[in-house]
Amino acid sequence: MLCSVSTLHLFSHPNSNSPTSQNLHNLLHSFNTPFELKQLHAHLIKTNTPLSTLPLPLTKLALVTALTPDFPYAQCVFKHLDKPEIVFWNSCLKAWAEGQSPFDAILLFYQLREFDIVPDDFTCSFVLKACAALSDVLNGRIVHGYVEKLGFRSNLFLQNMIVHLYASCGAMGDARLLFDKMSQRDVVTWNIMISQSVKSGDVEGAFELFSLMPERNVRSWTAMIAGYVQCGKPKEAIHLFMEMEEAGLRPNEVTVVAVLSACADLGTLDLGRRVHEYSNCSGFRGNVRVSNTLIDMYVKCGCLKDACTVFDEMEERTIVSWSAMIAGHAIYGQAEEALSLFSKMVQIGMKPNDVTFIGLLHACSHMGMIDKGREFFNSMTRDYGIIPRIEHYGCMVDLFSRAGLLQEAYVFIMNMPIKPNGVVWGALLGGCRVHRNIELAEEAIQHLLELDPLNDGYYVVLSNIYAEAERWEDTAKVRRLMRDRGVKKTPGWSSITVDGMLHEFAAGDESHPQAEEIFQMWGKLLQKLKIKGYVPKTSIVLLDVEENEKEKFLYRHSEKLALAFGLMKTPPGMPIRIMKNLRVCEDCHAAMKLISGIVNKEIIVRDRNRFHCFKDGSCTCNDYW
DNA sequence: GACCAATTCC
Repeated sequence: MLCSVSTLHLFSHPNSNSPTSQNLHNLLHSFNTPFELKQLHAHLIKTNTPLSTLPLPLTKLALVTALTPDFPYAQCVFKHLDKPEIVFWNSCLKAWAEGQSPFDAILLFYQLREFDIVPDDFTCSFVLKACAALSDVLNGRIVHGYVEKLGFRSNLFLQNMIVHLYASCGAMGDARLLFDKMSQRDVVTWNIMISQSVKSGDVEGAFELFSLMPERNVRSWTAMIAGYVQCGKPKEAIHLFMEMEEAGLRPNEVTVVAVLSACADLGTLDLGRRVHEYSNCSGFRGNVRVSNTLIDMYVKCGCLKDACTVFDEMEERTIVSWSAMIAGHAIYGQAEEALSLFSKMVQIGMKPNDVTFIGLLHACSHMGMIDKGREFFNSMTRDYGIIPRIEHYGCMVDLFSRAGLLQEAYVFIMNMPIKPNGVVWGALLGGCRVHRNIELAEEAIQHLLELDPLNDGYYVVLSNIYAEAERWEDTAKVRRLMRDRGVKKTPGWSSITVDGMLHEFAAGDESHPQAEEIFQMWGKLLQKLKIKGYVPKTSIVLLDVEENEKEKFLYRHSEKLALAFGLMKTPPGMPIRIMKNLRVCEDCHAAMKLISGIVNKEIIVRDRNRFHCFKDGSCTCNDYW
């Protein structure tokens, strides 16, 4: 403040009777408080300089003035300027609504009303923006009332903002009501309704709107495509993307991000690559979000190398880029790379966030690095002030359980400051299966059945545990429990893309047009496998049937069918990429290791948890999964 | 003198 006061003397400095515009500019930038503004004002009055000739940025003037506890004084200043007073208040509202203090914008709005300053349509738009930023539906309703009272009902901009405000605050009913009675709507109105319907979980409703709207722009398509991705329907998203291309619209960066996410979910590398090329041709190469999504897409499509290339070529990286790359290495079991990437990141001063640590903990648990995992878990709060989320606890329990530290895992759960969820108990249950601890498994399942009684996965693991112990009565009990509760086993499926076509296989699937050849192919493989010492792991078949019956069940597993088909269709030297919706089965894992050596081919399997890259008879997971 | 809708890592 002292600095500003002293710079005031510049005005009356003997050598500068009229200040140059440059130092006047500098001077004005140093005004930050109402007190300083009053000083300036006083000076201008004294020197008879009209306020309106000041090159002061409007927003700045408005901000400084509005901070005055002496509201009428500010008003009086604005009245001496050559523009309507409301313009200055609007600049102020805009700055606050879009900045860090939207609540002050709302307060100022009420103050204007108190001083009988009549808001115009712009005033309303900025206050609505402030309400939206705060998800403040209560004040939003009041402002909506003013919009009506002030006669702005035919202002489409404002109406759209109000629809958006209600919808984004979760008041979808109000949004819909307003939407229905609007006398005119434009494409923005429809787009708002589409994206907000998706957010409220109603994709069908969104698609209905999308179908009904009279004209669509790129944003309409993008909203719908992103909507499908968000609600776990990546196939529909890709389908719609194709239609969009056919309709002759050019996808923008956001469309590209949405489609790439769909490709990541489905593992459709072909389309992912094509969109990558399109993205480069369209000048999106420098777009950080696009690159981040590309990293994720390549990681989830089994091309860690391509993900690394994208990452390396990025000119600007955000924490999302680093986290995506760390998580990428983690699911391939490359813990060393994940950790060294983290060190580099910290070295250049990038601050990790909660997601970064989920990736790191994942890396540790996939490779059994218990001490490192503990270290990261402690460091995250101690060094970075990040409060662990349930996901972090889940990773820790997974880390301990997989490594066989079941007791430690149990104690860890008991000491958690937040209520353990299904993932946490599920991780313990998984460890109990690997390390054959029936007692603790039963404890875990008690909690799981309470938390998530309809999740079939837990029942299956428990019955696996009983089956491996040959406790058939208990296995039957679990299956009875499932039946009584109406829990259906999620059918396992595997998919593989050949010549751009996605082929899906369920267990024992005979519906494929080439089913017969596929089974023949498997028969041939089986012979070679047995020579190599393959013994079918029949204990994982949950049925109390004859051994040879069990084998038949094993041989019909979807990942084996997909693999046989892949071997028929993939040219030499080209890796086979298989996606599975559940975890890869133990028997299939053992078989694939051997097959990779027999056929001298790389087999990359994405399961629910991670990647397995089979090559020369072994898997990158080192059988630690 | 200015207002409306969307995107990435878990």
